[in-house]
Amino acid sequence: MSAADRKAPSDFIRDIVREDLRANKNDGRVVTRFPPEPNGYLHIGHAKSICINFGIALENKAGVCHLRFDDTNPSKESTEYTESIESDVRWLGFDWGSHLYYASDYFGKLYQYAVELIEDGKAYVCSLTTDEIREYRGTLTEPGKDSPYRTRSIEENLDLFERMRKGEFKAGSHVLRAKIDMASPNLNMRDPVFYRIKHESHHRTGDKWCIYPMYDFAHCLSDSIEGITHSICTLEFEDNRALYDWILDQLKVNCHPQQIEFARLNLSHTVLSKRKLLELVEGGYASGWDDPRMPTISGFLRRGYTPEAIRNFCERIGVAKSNSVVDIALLEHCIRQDLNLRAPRVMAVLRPLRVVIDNYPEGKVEQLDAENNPEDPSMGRRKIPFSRVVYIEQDDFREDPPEKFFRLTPGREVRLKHAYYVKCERVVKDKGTGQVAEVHCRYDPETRGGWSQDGRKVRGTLHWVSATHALEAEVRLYDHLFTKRDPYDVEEGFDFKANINPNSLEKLISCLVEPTLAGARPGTRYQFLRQGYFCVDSVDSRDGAPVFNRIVSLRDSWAKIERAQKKSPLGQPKP
RNA sequence: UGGGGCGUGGUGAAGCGGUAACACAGCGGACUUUGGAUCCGCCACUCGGAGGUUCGAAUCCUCCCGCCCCAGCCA
Repeated sequence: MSAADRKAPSDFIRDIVREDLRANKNDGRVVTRFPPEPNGYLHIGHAKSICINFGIALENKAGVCHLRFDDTNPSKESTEYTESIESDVRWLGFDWGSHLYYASDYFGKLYQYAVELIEDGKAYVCSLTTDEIREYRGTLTEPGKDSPYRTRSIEENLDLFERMRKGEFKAGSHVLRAKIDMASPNLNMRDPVFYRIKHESHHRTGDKWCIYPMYDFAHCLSDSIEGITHSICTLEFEDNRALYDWILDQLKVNCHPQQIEFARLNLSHTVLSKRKLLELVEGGYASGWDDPRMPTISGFLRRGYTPEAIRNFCERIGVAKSNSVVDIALLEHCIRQDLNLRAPRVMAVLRPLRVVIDNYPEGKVEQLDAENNPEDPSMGRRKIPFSRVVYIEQDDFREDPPEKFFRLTPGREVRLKHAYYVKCERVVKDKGTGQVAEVHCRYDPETRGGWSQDGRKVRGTLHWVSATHALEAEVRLYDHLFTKRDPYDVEEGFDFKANINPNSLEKLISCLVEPTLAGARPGTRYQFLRQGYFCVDSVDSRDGAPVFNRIVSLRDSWAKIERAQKKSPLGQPKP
């Protein structure tokens, strides 16, 4: 609705799907899946995968996308995570219908498949220690060597595997391994481990199992069981594809999905790895997974991003196989584009400067008419109170204005948005600090609404709030989590945390917002005129004490001019 | 001197033998009761490099260079 409809996305994966459909490869079916491990919160990298998998399903008449939890490692997983993942995927706007699955649902079947492999002499119980297995694996350039247990008889393997399942052995004493090729140049094929012993409760199967399948064994078979046609994953699994195919070939299953890999998303000025994000949370650098600065789905939600903007972003970054880093400016562009059309405009003064309009009658109040969104007249109009004392932004007044500054300055006339032209007559300074404490103006009663009768123009239009009517609010300004485009670009001996932006959060506690914001519901988004888009924080807001999160600032060409002036001495104000 | 991938403008990305889309960023300008939005222009004689095939190559071939992934009983 917000963003104009674009042509359907096209990329190499969709090309494959289209070609398979044309060749009737899967009887016209298109079944994809989004398979997160419930060991953390989803971030925008997952959103890319979600948009690809659910997107492809949605684009095809017979398309379906499953949500499957890849919960094969009980030590790291919990229902807290499955719940957050479900809610995040839903928030993004996708629906898996009845297709919610868990790899743990297949533990019984998977066990049977493993037995089948043993019976065929294609898997064996290995009793080497972890260290020994590593040593026997060889290196990138040297072949591995066979485990001494590789020649155990089928009967012994069957017996041992069953006893592993029954809990007769302690963790680490045995594993089930595929019998493939210890000299394979692909390390994944050097007799990979399929099952390990873990005497740990699983968040869904409890203590029913004490052996758990590894990713490589569980994933391809879960895909096969579910009738997945296209198993789309990220690039680091390219080498695992040979194993994926090997397992399905050995077991002669009737569904053999095609694994296709794409490059994972990297975003500038942030990190996108569950481990690193966890580190930020645990180290107190972020207040939680839903800290508005976090690149998590829950972080974006709390910050005020819309699902539409995130989906649009995921569509615009494309799908390819080269490692790349998308500039976070594109994400910011997407949310601005969306909110420009949908967010009602209001006035809020973040750093107030008192302005007294000397010729405006004391005690008089006018209700002025204001449009809610110039982009969309259907959003209506509202009344805002105006009185003798108003507050404007400190930045909107300069006693000694630099070049190209056309806001308020002594002797200059500007417009108060929707109100009147005012002209600065004098300033009152704080005796102690010498700072401007108050600005005195005269208004022109003939300019009500902000239009002059005589056609004279002003360069500046300022937002303001009426002193006696404004509401106090806390506003939180966010900046990038990291100062560098690449957080990993650090000096020898430091890690990514050395690049954390110390100013990524600025809390302003005495902001003044127009009274129409009284009772603003958590999660509501506004454009604070001339400043940016803001969202009522859903965690810290209280009745009568709203907290606003800045989602993203407006583009600020004055800031650019100012920056350029600082760089070039020629642009300095004239004495 | 193991294997698997990838190299197109600042960034992402099309292109699939016929003479470099699009988007973000940036830079100009118009317009403007948001220095917002909108509009209009500019921004790769060249596709990691070198050879070769061809009337014609980012696209095909050869060699070279660079970057990423793999040595978890993680996923």
